Amino acid sequence: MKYWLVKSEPSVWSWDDQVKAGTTDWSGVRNPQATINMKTMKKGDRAFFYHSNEGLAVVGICEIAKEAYPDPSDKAGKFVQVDVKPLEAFKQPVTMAEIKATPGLKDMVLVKNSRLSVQPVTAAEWKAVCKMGGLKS
DNA sequence: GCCAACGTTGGC
DNA sequence: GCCAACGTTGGC
Repeated sequence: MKYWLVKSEPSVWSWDDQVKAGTTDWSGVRNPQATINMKTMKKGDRAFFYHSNEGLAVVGICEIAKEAYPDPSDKAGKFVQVDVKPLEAFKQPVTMAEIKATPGLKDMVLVKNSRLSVQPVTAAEWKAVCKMGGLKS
């Protein structure tokens, strides 16, 4: 199983929205590298749900419910989307500041390339962040 | 609100 | 196909 991190601005689409909506498509990604990452995702992979701009924290865990397929909002047909299903909310959000202050998490893509909206997360990073968020993993 | 980092666009 | 200019993202 692989681990990922997806980003959303809570003013546009928040974790609460995701929980209320249940399984939804993760559409609108228009970045080549993020697209490659989504194409690599397998059903059953896990992804952190991160709030950018406001909150600046990992707030919950999603499961990839459906592997990459064409994003209907992309007329050119170049970009893809996956389906995500909310699994579990963190007991406490893990903020960017905490991640930066934690040895071993400083190399997370979130820190290194904060603009990438769909990122890989290593197993070690996954475990550490889950623990900080109050979840077993 | 500012600005650094990154992507994209378009003239050549 | 290069690269300067511009636009966007997102942390601070």
